[in-house]
Amino acid sequence: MAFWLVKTEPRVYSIEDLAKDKVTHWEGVRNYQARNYLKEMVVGDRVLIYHSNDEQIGIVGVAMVSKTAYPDPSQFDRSSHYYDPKATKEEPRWFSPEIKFLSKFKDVLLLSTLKGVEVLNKMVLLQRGSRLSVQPVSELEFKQILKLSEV
DNA sequence: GCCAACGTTGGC
DNA sequence: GCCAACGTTGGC
Repeated sequence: MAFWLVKTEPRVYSIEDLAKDKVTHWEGVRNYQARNYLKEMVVGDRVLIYHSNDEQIGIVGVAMVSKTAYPDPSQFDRSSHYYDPKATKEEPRWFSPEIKFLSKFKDVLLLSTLKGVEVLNKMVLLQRGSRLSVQPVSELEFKQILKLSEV
């Protein structure tokens, strides 16, 4: 089983939305490196949900990959904000998996808290200038994050 | 293939 | 709102 972290702006789509929807198609990622990680996701992988651009920035809960990546339909949708004129049905550019809500942390595990945890200082999230919206997380990091969320 | 200009992300 | 750090685009 692999572990990941995905960023979302809660004003666009929050952990509360995911809890309500139970399952969602993780669409709209338009960065090649992030897309490649999305394609690597396997059913059962755990996914940390991260809220960016908000009053409380940090990790907010856990989801699970429930379906491997397939072409992101929004790339073909002219009315979508995520429409990509260069993508075709024959050669889609963007892929996304389906993820399922597992749990929401009692409190947001703040970015500022994560920064102070020695074990986590190799996290992609904490690397200088990292804007990657889909990132791999090590098992050790994942376990440490769950532990920190149980306070 | 280079690189300047431009657009986006995201913390502060 | 600012701005650093990227990523992408497109002319050459």
